[in-house]
Amino acid sequence: MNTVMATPSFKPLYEQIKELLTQSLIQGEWGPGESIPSEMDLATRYSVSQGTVRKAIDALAQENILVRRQGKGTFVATHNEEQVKLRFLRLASADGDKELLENQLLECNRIPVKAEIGKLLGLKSGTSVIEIKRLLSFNQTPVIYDHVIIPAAHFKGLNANKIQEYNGSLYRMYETLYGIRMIRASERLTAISASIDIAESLGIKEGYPLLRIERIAYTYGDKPMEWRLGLCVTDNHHYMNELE
Amino acid sequence: MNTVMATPSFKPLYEQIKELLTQSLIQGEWGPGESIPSEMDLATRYSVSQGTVRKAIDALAQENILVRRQGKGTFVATHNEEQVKLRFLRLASADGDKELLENQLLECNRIPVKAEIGKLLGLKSGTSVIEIKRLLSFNQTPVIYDHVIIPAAHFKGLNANKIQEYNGSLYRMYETLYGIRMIRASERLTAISASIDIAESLGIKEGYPLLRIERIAYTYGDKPMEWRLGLCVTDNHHYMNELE
DNA sequence: GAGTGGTCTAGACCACCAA
DNA sequence: TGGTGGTCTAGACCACTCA
Repeated sequence: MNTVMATPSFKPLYEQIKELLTQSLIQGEWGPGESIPSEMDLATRYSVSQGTVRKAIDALAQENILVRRQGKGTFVATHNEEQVKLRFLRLASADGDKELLENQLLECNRIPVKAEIGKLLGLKSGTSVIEIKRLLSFNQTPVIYDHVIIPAAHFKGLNANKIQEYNGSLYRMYETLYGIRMIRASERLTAISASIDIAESLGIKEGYPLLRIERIAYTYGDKPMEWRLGLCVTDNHHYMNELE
Repeated sequence: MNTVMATPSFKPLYEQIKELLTQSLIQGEWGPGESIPSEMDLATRYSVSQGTVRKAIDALAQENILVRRQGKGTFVATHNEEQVKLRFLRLASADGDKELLENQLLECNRIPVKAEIGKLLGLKSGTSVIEIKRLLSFNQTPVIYDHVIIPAAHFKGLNANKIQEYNGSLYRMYETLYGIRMIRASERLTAISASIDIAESLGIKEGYPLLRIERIAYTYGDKPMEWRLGLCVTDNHHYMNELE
C-alpha cells in the first residue's frame, strides 16, 4: 500500500500529498470557497491512510490555504468572509474601535513595469502591469496612500469600475474575478517623511512622519503576484504585530 | 485507560496534557535548554498514548516553547542559541548583510512604575520597576534607542554590570540569570519625529522620521513581563514581517 | 441517520544520535 | 546497539451538520 519508495522523491508521504493538493489548487480543481473531497476520499485517491491525508491537510490549514469545518468538510480558504476580508491589513485603530473603511480610487493605469519592481515580481523589463493608486480612509479621515502594481497578463480587463465594485478589498476582487488567491505576503517597514504631493493627498503637512509599508504578496506555489506600497498616517492607527 | 470523563475539564486530552506540561515549565521542573522526558515516559506518566503526548508537544513546539531533536529528545527552548538569540529583533539590514551588533548602556534605574505602563504589565501603581535605556548600533552606527521596563520583584539584583555581560540580548540574560523565558511578544508600530534628545543620541537631526516600536513581551502562561519602546532609524534597516 | 472532521489508541517501522 | 523522535497505518469512538 505504501508507495514511498515507488516515487522518485524521498520526502515524507504527507508532504507529497500536500504538494499534490497544492497542484490541484493551482490548477483550479477546487476554487476559493469550494469544498475539497473528504479525507477518506482523498486517502483512497492517493492510496494512503486517512491519517496521512489529515496531516497534509493540517499543514495547509495551518497556512490558511484550507479551512476545516467539523461536520461539513474542508474548504479552500477565501478572502470573501468578514473575518478574513482584511487578513493582511495590520493597521488598527489605536483605541481598538471598529471603523468604517472607505476606498477612494485615484488612478488605474496600464504601464510598462519599472526595473526594480519587475525584478521583485519576476517579470521581464518592460512587461505590462496595472498600476493602482488609491486612498483609504477610516471614519472619513485619510489614513493610507496605497500604490499597487500587478502583472496585466493575469488581470485582463481590469479597470476602475471593477475596483470600485469591490470597495476596498483588492484581494477579494483578485480571487473572485481572476481566481488568483494570495496566500501570504512579506512586508518591510520604514519611517519616512511625507513628500509634498503625498502630504496633500493625506491632508497632512509636508515632512510629516509616515509609516512606509512595502509588501510583496504571493499566490499558490509562492509565486509573487502583487507589489504594494502603503504610506500610513499613524496618529490614530497602529501597525499591530504578534511575534511568536 | 482514557480519563477524559474523570477530569472536571472537557477539553481534548492533548490540550490537558499541554497545560500540564506548561505548568511543569512554569514551576521550573525543566529549565531552559534542558531536555524533558521522552514521549513514552510522558505517555506513561499521564496514562495516555504516545500519540496524544506527541500532539501536545507538537503544539508547544509550534509555539517555540519546546524544541524537538530527532534521535536526542525534546528540549525546553532557549534564547541561548545563535539562530534564535535575536528571535524578536525584526530589524534587518536593507541589503541583507550581516552586521556587528553593539550595545551601549545609557541608564539603568530602579523607579516606581508609571500608571500606563503598570497597567500594561499588570502591576499596581507605584510598583518598583527597573528601567533600562540603551543604544543599539549596527557596524558602529547607532540605529535603535531602546527603553525597557521590567518589574523589579522578578529581577532582584539586576544591575548595569549584568546587562553588559550579556551584551545585547536581554532575553538571554532574563533566562539565564532569572529563569524567565519570553515566549511571545506583541508590538505596535508607528512613525514619529525624533525629539531633540533622542535625535542627539542617535546622531540624527531633530524631527527626523523614526520607526517607533512598542512591545509587550510575555512569559509562560501569557504573563506580561516586559515593556519596551524602540526608536529606530530606518535609513539602512527595515522592519521585516511575514504575513501568513 | 449518514457523512464529515476531531480525538485517541496501539503497534509497526524508519532515521538519527550517542555510547 | 538501544533510545529518541518521525512517519504511517488501521480502527475505534465522539461531535457536529444537514437532510
